[in-house]
Amino acid sequence: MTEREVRVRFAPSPTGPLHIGGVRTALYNYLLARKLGGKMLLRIEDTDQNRFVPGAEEYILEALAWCGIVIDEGQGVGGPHGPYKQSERKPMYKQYADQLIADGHAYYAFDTAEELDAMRARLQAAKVPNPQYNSITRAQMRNSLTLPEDEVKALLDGGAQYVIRLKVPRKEEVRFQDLIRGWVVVHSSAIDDKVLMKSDGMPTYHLANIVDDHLMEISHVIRGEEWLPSAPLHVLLYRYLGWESTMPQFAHLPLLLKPDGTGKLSKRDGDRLGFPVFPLEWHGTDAETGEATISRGYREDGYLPEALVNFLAFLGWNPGTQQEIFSMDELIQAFSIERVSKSPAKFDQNKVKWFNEHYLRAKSNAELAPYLLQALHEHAIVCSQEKAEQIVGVMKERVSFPNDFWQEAKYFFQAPTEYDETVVSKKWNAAVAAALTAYAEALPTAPEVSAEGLKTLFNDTMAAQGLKPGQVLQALRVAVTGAAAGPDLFETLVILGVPEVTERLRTAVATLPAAA
RNA sequence: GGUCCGUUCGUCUAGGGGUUAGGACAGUAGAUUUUCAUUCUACCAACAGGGGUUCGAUUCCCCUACGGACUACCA
Repeated sequence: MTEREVRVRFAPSPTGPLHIGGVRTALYNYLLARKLGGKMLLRIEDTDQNRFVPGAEEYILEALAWCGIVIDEGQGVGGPHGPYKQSERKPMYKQYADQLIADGHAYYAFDTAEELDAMRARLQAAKVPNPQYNSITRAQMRNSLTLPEDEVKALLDGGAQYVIRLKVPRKEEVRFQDLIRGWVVVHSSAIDDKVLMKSDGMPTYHLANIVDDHLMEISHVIRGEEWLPSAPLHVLLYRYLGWESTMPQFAHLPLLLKPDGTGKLSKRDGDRLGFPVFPLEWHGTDAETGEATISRGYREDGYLPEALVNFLAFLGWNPGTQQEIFSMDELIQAFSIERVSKSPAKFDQNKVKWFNEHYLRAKSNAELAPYLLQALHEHAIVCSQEKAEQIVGVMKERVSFPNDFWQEAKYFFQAPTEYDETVVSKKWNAAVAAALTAYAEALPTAPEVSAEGLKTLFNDTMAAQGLKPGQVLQALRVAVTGAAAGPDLFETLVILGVPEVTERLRTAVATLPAAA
């Protein structure tokens, strides 16, 4: 085969918010496309009108963009193979189903839902291990294989409801080579006569997927392992449609599992375990109660996209070196489908958090300041860019998320209303209060102060009071911030400014019990 | 039930016929720090079980167990 352009696609269904596993699938597609100099397509698979959820498509676009996954061609971008939404491609599929019928690889089936249920019930009663519409049972059903030709024609002409099913051969080994798993072999007897065209005239996933991948000249299909069982069916479809020579290469990704126990990571696990399973926050409605629900998102929880991407990339893949921190560009350079593992991975909250802390600390103060400024804005507090940068500068080593800045740095903007009890009871006494008063009075009035200067002054003042700095430091922190812990105290004082510090010291001395 | 896929520290994983089975996260301990955090150092901890093949198997093969996916006119 000649060198083919690499074209991969991410093809989600707009049935709700994009799951974090879907994000990883999209990411691997993207990495492979970029690595091999190919194209990344986005196709919306909305052939099931019943499951369509408004806003889901926009969500998918926004989530991918937030992660830095760039779509070269497809929904929201356009391109030469449009439209990229299957509902808009509806008229294109019928001819392929007709072709399959003409070639004897598919047939019309007129069975009602009740008849299908009855068939399954009958087979179940007869202890048939796997009740399905297949090469054996189709002989008992109402379809164009069993009905006389003129009756079929009459039904069709009379507008009877029908579906088109694939005529899967009785005995045949279907095999294909999976890029991750090697040869996968399935006997055709295990595959049922899948519906290709539904009675509403829409194709099912299987037909639409194969037709679109072929028409869009997809070279690699990278998708979740849940598709592995139907891959042989897809191979059959390519073959019967006469497209086997350009059939894409398959790669089925291992699943993402719940952090605890086992099983596929699901929407509910996030709520249960307290971490997001969606990239962005999602406002939906409960399917049963109809109540409005909010699902947490990584973005809103304060995760940086580069941290999420780095973490996700390593869930099921690794470069074979000891390096763990990778930018998107580095991932592209290092990625290879051969190094994707076969076994499923459990989602590890600690590891994502660690990645987030890493990327947070790697950011400049100027990049981080907006997060604090945003929170301040919400609390109607005015603050200069410069001061915000100073604060995030001393704070970024001690927080996990940008959202923590406000909570941790509150006291820079609000004088403490209460003081840490443990420190007060242990470290606060009349002598300390007096020493702090002395320090407050000794504080320079000049606007230019340095942490070093304040520290020296503190040490000198304490010496004059006959106290060791260590005896008073904690009390000073509590008096000024109310908290028992925080960044370097004298840096904190500098940011606060002398007038504010003086004021807070006076308040503390007046408020706190001078006993003991 | 059937078909298919999988199984190395608690977690993500490297490795691979002969290794002290390596790293990271988490955990623990210590150092640093005025405090907490950071940082640094150390420690803890794994080849699911049973059969083969082999001089030798965690690595190759088979079986078992366990886990998972699929089994719709859903994707």
